[in-house]
Amino acid sequence: MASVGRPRSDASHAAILKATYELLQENGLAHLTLDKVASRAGVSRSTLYRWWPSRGAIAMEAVLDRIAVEAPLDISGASTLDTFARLLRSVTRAMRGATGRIVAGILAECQRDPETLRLFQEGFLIPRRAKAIQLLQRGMEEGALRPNLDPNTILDLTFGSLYYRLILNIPLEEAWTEGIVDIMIHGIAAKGE
Amino acid sequence: MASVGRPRSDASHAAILKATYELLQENGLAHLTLDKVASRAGVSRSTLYRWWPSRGAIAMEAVLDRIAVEAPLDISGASTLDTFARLLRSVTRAMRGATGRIVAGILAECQRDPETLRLFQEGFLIPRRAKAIQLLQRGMEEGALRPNLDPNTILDLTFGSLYYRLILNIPLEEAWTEGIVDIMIHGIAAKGE
Amino acid sequence: MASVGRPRSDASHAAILKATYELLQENGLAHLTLDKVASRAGVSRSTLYRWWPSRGAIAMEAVLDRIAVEAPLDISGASTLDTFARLLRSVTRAMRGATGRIVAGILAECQRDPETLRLFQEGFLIPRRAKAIQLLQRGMEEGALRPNLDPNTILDLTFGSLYYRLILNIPLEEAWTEGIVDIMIHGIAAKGE
Amino acid sequence: MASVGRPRSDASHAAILKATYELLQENGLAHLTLDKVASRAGVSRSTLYRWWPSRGAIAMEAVLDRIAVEAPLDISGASTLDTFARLLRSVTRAMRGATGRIVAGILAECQRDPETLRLFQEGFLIPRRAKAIQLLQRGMEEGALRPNLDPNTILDLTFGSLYYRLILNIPLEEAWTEGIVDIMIHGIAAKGE
DNA sequence: CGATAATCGAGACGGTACGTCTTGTCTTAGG
DNA sequence: CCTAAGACAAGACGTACCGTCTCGATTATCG
Repeated sequence: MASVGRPRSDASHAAILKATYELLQENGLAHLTLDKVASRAGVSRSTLYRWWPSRGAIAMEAVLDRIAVEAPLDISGASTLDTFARLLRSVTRAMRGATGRIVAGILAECQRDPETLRLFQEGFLIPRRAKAIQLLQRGMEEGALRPNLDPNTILDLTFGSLYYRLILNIPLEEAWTEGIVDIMIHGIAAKGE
Repeated sequence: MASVGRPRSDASHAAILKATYELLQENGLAHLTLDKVASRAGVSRSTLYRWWPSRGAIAMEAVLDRIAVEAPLDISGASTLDTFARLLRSVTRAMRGATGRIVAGILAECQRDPETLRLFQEGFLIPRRAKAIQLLQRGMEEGALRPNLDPNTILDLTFGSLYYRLILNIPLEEAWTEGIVDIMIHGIAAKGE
Repeated sequence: MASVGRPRSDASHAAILKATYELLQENGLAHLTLDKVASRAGVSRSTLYRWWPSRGAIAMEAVLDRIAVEAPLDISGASTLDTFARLLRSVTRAMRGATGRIVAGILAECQRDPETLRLFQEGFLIPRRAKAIQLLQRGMEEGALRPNLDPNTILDLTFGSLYYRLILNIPLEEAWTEGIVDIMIHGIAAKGE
Repeated sequence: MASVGRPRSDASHAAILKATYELLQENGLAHLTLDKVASRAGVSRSTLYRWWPSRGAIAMEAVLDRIAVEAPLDISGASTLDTFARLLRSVTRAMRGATGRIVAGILAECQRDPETLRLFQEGFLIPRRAKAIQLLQRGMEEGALRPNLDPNTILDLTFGSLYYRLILNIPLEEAWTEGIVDIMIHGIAAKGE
């Protein structure tokens, strides 16, 4: 695999992602323009269009790895239910503040651009859900969860409620999180527990 | 308070709402432009701006009452849990198809325009949630539901998961709805039930 | 003829033509951009595109009436040949300096945009040639010119040579003009004269 | 003086000139882009920029020798006036069709790029005019032409009118050529002839 | 009945962002 | 040293909407 031609500028690439992330924090994805990204990054607009097909795509790249770090999905732990509760609390905590607003912006962008939706699904939701599903599956096998539950449904409920509040700009208070945990645990735990 | 001057044209008003609703069905709110609304309604753009402050506002007026009719919240019924399940099934059913896409578009618009968010909250979410909360409260008083639950949290979970799938453009299949109902019932029902 | 809608802004219109003319004098049509016209005129770019289909069109409007004033075609006079010579001298004189460079720029633009060519023909060349043809026709009827000459050919020769030097950026010296006049008079005058 | 390094590729050079000429015939110089030349010639753009300073320069090299062949200036002949007339007819004939359009494009390009103007003057106009001037000078010495005429003025008239029609995209009809010849002969021939 | 006043349509206006195109320069790897 | 490949900054293009504005015409109430 011979690499021909002038190589991609790492400096420009990094500057673009940095500028994008800053602008996302300041104004949200809805008010992000490629013009502003380019000028803040000190980069020409054509460089943006060369590497990303859309506003959503560039925002995604600027954001996804940071979110993955800020809101890690740790599924290790003895008790499935405890682990799930811990996971839920940690994600909720991470989504307070700027990160949550950015994610809400991405969800909105998904409505106007199917490509952004695809990128968000493949680059964020699916891999993260896969890990959580693994945890829930284990819980069902161990008997901690009621059998015959669809893990996807469980995740729709928990993360759906989270995103719901993000989109409606309702704070994710501590107490609320505990309420979610409580109901979900009751909803999915095996009878005996 | 005598009203002087030419009165507002009902014909124009109706034509605008009709055109808006059609365009929403065709392209979604994300691609709705006031230009197109005006030209389809046979109305000047200034008339739009005279009566509505934003694209979101006009879409809301064109849509809310229709949705309220299509997805009625009937909280009458003997059993709180059964009524809640029925309610959830009926709303989910209503959100399949064009209506769901329109609602998803409104949620997206809420991200870029706080005014639209306010209108959606006040004109749609709050009154409907009030009815549902009434039902849940009744259930708690009657002992059908576990006490000390926050009805808002229950609604966040159920409707959050619904909107989550709407936004991600995932079909609201019958089986999925039953899964939601099942988990929620387990999650909120009193122990003995 | 009812005029509906907001009327065109005379101030903007005038500012555009003024800015265009200035920029033409400074840089020539080849380096005229609508961006610069708009910003110098304090006008939005959309206003330009609303009224003119191309760079050539706007330049034409900014320039034609001025040129018509600077290089008037006066065909009144007793002797056809004297009048023709006077006319040639006056046009040549007018084409020295900025005006000539502008006309040369228009001729160049005609190569890349047929619409500009059409506008230049209809708005400048044809009406002016019509007047000159009238003079020449009169001369032929009076016997001052050889009969059976095509006036168009005469004009191609005289003005062609003028534009030729404009395009090649060769100064239109006084002596050169007299040479043209001399040859043309010999070329078209009736034998007896 | 040893030449070190990889020698210039003749194949690339030829391919560039060929591609340029084809593109000139197809779209004219006004719409020629170095991108298209490079891609059609199977050559990198940097190769173009290494060897030619501008679009005009490359077009000139691709075109001039072909035109010189197509429109030869044959000044041999007994009668100066007959030779001049023949020369005029042959050049006019050569300028019909694609070649004429290409020349018109070059003239336009001269407006935006002084370097192209210089190249066209030195590589085309001056040498060709030199030959024609030689003919005319001979004619004056032999008494066939009126003395004290500036040969340059004669050429400005004849070729000016030709280029004028090229630029304005007016066909060079046979009859028109004869009209030019007729007037010019009358304009420059010595009295007795 | 006529004055007043708000509405309506039409459409121009200054802006802003878009996505594309071309230019001339540059930076690699390889011949 | 040349070449192909292709990234880069710059900047103009023409289009689409936005929200505001200026009109003439219409349609009501009020003096």
